[in-house]
Amino acid sequence: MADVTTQNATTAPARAMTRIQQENETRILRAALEVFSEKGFHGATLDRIASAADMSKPNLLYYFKSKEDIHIALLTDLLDIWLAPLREISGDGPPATEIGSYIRRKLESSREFPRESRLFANEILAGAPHIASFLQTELKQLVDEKAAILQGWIDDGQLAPCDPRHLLFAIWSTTQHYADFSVQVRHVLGLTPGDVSYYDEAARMLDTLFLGRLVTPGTKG
Amino acid sequence: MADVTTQNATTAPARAMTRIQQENETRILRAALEVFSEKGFHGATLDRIASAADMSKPNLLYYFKSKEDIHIALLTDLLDIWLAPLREISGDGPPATEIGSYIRRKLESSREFPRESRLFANEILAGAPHIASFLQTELKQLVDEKAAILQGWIDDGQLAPCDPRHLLFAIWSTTQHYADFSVQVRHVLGLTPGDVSYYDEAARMLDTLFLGRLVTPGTKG
DNA sequence: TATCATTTTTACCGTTTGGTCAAATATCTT
DNA sequence: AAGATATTTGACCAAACGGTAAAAATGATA
Repeated sequence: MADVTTQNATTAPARAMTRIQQENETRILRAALEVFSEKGFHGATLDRIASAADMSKPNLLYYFKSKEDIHIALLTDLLDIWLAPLREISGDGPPATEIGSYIRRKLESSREFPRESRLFANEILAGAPHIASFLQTELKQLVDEKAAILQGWIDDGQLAPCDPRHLLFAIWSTTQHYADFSVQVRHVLGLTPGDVSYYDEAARMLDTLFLGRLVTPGTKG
Repeated sequence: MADVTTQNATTAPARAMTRIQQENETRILRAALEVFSEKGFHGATLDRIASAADMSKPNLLYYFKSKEDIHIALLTDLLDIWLAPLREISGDGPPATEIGSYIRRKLESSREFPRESRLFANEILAGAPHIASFLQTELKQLVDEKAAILQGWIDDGQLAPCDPRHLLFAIWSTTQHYADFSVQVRHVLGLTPGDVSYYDEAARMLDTLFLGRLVTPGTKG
């Protein structure tokens, strides 16, 4: 199985891209993102992607030598988007500030890049065939690094005792849910297909959940 | 697009199932669940399903007249599993108890039925083509009903002000994440493929998050 | 055991799919 | 304008796919 990390491993001469080349590659990637994120890898066909890119199939294959190549190119771009909010976490501010802004960045990422989020979800659901090594190395390393910061806050008594990595999981899942399960969210809320107005309420909910206190104490039993 | 709710709409005479029929249908459904949940609808092939069921493809099609029929049968079974934990929520106990046990049921459901959870996730990601009407009617109705209970607690001051439906989203996403994104969870935690030992720590995390207080107050600023 | 219904298999079909190839066209450079 | 290079296209292909038909084999029943 081809891996994302093996990309550009060649030491090709690599002429500079022409204008047409650049334009068409972006057109293809944009079209492919649309189709892949909606249909999944196997549900997407080159004909659909080509048609979405307003291009013939052989012409599409002139720029990317295979369907998998397009998919890998998309995943590669995606990983930066996915990691960016996490990278910004620092131990400088107080936990409430740092965690709160991380959640806001992650939620904003869901709103701005729902297709990328669904592409990622599809890849993980499929067993992460292309990004397994990324998850094991780059992501794991970054998570361990940021988890250490959170652990510091726990040791300080600024954060409740917990496995900080699971706290990150909780942030990932709740924020990505609004992109990946947007169809369900909309149906349950009774909204129309394109409507993304739920993001404001989502932000409030996550603020309460992660930074406030959900259940009022003293009312138990 | 065939819908889950249109199943069994026929008024067929419907002879009683033979022993072989029952056995083979369960074998097929079990095999199909394995393949569909891992590969998605389009990634799954009848040959794979048949081979996983240790059966020839035409024989498989003797029991289910199409690939989509198998898929719909699985989704139908799935919806009960998915709804069961939610149905049990009642306004009898205190919020901490009710919410806590709902989370435990949901998390247990992820541990016990990860394939079903991934099948559901795949369906939603694909735009919920088969269960759209279920989401809009049955699920929406149940959510509204349970949200009213939560709203009661908010009005009582037992629960922080929030849209209760988004609280449910948060519970769904965090608990299902451990089934749907298990590959990522394992890679990040450095666990081996089959390992599900992370569920204990997950339960603790979700308890702290939903029932406790994550960020210690008074340390802000 | 003879009969009938159920189950299974073999051989096959039409379509879709990812991908190729060579020829045609457009673009860039001098 | 001419030649070289880059781009685009139509025709095509082999494999994989979902599904069918009919005969063969098995099971139940009397």
